[in-house]
Amino acid sequence: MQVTEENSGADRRVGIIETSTELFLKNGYSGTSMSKIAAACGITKASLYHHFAGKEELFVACVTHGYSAALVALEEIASRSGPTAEDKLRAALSALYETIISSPVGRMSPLIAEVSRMFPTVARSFHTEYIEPQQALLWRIIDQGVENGTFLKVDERQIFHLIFGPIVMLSLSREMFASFDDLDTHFPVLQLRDGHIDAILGMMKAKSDA
Amino acid sequence: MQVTEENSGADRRVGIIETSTELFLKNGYSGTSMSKIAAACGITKASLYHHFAGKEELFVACVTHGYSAALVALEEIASRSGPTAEDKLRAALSALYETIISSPVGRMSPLIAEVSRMFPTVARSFHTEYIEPQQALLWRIIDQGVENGTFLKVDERQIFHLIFGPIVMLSLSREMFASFDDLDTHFPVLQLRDGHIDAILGMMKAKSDA
DNA sequence: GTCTATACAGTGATAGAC
DNA sequence: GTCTATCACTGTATAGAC
Repeated sequence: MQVTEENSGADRRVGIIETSTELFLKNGYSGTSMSKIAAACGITKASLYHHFAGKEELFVACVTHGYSAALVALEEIASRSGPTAEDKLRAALSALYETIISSPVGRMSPLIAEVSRMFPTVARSFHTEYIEPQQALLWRIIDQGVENGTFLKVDERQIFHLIFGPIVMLSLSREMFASFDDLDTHFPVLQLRDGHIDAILGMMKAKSDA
Repeated sequence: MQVTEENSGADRRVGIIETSTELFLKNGYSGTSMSKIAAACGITKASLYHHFAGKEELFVACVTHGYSAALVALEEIASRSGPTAEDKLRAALSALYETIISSPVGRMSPLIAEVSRMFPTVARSFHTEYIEPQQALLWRIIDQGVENGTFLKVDERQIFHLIFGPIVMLSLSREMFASFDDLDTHFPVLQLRDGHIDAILGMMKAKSDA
């Protein structure tokens, strides 16, 4: 980050969080040492430990830092009063792709998986503070459509399985095969996204034929 | 593994691979040191390095070791001549769930993601030696159904996005939230699997309504 | 709040005797 | 093939001066 302006207190914390988020994304959790983080921030390790009690706490701060933006975006969509339930669901799914593929939180998902195995605390907080609220917001939109008669009645866990699965895998794939030079050929975001959204909506509106 | 019988040469290698696979699954890649592996195998580090040139090579051996069983299972299904394309696809998808959720290879997917970021070589070999053959086999089944007239014509990448997404995410979720005591409530394999398979087949057989 | 200096456990990996 | 012993290094984390 490099200290170029007068930034003190909380600003410094945010700076550290953003810098270390980049490093975590680039080199993984274990691949990112406190020394490297300190160096990238232009301070020493000791100073870094003054701001964060340890590596685990710093990582949690990085993840948490990204929650809010993603959740408020979804919240905003869920609260719109103009559009139909279908349009809102489409917008919500697009937002999920945007979040998981492009934002730091989303791109960190493979990392969060890695760290969650080591620290169950991280797993629990990630689930209750991010996944559950996110699914609750999405469910509000779906449920509204169901009561509307727009959507078929569906099982909650089942539909989330089908919605989040492809999104998460795409994010995971793009991270793990980031070294491929034909990455976008193998994993074209927009194309896969649009097909997925159409499939989901096709399913939710389909007349039962079984 | 502990040496209880006369096992020499290649047997010893396999023993090490199986032991270290367990450790990798339990503690992650960075969380598993060569010392711990050696100790668990009842040998010293130096002996371990006699069998494997390094940690990375050992890990690749673990992953590769699991390929074959999974691929031959799928190969067997694709080559059946009796059942309809639909039944074969159902069997193949069930097998994929079985592989990814229960077998070491599948359960290692979060790990493979972690290691692939660090070693592009691993990413490349995993893709060409496992993912591509697997998708080719699955495509053979689908394509047969399409020529049959059983299935609609679908885009290859698109359908793989919808098929593998939920499976991979389920595997990832179950690993990262393994510490939850209500794991099976949140992520019930059989139920999610059956719903997913029905959804895929419903989609592939659906009359176009768009 | 930041620094210098350091403690100290653990890492992957190797040399050379048996 | 396995051992003992050791390498050079990095990891997280802390003490205490400024």
